[in-house]
Amino acid sequence: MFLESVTDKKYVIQSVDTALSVLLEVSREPGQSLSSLARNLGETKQKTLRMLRTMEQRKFIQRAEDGGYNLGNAILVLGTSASTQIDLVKLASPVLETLGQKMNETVQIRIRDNTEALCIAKFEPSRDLRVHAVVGRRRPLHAGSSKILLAFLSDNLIARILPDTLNRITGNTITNRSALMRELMNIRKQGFCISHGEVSDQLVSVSVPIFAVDGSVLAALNVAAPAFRTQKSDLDRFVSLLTEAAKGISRGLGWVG
Amino acid sequence: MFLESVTDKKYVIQSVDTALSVLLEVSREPGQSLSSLARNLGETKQKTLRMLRTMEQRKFIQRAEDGGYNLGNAILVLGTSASTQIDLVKLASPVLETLGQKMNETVQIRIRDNTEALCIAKFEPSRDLRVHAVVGRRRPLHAGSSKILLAFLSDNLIARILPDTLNRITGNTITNRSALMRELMNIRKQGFCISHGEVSDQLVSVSVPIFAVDGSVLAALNVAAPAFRTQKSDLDRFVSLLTEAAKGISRGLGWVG
DNA sequence: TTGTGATGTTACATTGTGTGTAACACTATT
DNA sequence: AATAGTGTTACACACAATGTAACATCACAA
Repeated sequence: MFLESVTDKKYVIQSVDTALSVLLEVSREPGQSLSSLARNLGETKQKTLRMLRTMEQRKFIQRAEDGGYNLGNAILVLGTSASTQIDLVKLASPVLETLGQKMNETVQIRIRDNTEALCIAKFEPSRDLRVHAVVGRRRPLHAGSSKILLAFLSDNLIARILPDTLNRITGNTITNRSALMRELMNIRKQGFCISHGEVSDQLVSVSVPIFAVDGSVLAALNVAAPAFRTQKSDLDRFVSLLTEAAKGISRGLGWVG
Repeated sequence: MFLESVTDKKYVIQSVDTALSVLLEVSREPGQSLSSLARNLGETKQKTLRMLRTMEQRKFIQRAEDGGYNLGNAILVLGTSASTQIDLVKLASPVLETLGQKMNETVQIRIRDNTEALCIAKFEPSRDLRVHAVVGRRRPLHAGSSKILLAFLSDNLIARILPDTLNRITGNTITNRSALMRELMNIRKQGFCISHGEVSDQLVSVSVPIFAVDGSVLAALNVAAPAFRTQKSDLDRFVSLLTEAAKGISRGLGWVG
């Protein structure tokens, strides 16, 4: 009801909905007490308790020795099951691995989740100094390599997605709306996006689009690395490696380039 | 109410409970239609639909192009979150990896979930012919390397856990109750379990216990390999490698050997 | 000591939400 | 045409989920 589809609100069943909220809150900050959870959720303790009990019995939640609530084994199982069900992750996982080892830097796949970029898969190299990535982390769309997720959308949609003011994250973040639109056009033209310290000062990042069957951009494949050890030649290499890999994934999803 | 704790039934909230069932059913067999899900769950279509809609809106469920229901991105996020929250998995993941690479065979961690063994983490080597492992898969406790999960329990508890008849899976499965009890005592004495084709004809498997703070067996660490390429000397090596690794994990969990 | 303010837990009446029954529109069979 | 599948919607009733309230602990401080 905001952007795109979103199924009918009237079909939402409240208790289930709050149960999901509890699950997400436990995920966000594990080990919380009942009271803490209830407070953070704005729910009563009693309601929260019953949710937790229900899910504890099904192993979706498990308690630590200190009584704190954590996610349970069932979630573990669901999680691995999900990664084999979601076509994108299933297809991309092996690619991500070989790609990451070739570049020896952190690689991520991000999708656009409404007005934010969401990391759904990652690879981190084994070297000591590396960019840290977290599956589930959200980032604004207007900064860094996430811009690639905007670049191929209609101006109309972009306008609705972008917040009124573009938050400055580092000195290099683009906060001017028309400057951003110009940059997006540039990205669309060249087919990739290179960001120099737009999100974190010392990092550079390269991203390329992954296409769906219909030619729309489904996700972004990107590499992030410390600036000091990344030369122009590395960036060029990253661009071509990423582009190749992304094409492979896109084709696997039915895209015909 | 059956074995061990299990929190009070009266605190279970029905709609949430069935929602969780839906989630598990989707996980078990992805891509199902509404009708199919409802049928398998023994619920009405209408009820099932509302559950799905609620969870779809929160991205716990997502639909494929053909309308089939799959697990959604939120589950992906929860899943990776869970694996960093559950101490055992968190501790074991890196160990599993190095261990697996050393042995170049499939390694798993299993816990006892009521009357079954449940795989909660795995490593598969990159060689072509390898044992396939699935996180979330359940196996009977009386066959193969899962026996290690029984070996350290009280006779009393074992008796309650074991089914009335021990199913034969292969020709080597122990189906005689007293023979099994003797074997368990043997395992407890030597501290590891070697299984020759008790679950799959051509496979051998070695398992060792992971101990909790209180000295009880929390989980099993095991390796499975094709029999034809596994010599006696390999088995010996596996035993010592696994034992070392398991000790490391156990210590990490507060156990003092 | 006693008090205050946290916890987690239980009980119970009320209401509103989740539920089942029923009916609808489609499509693909026969 | 007719049947048997889909997925979806509408609605009234019953009961499940909820909020209010009370209780048992515990910790810290007065």
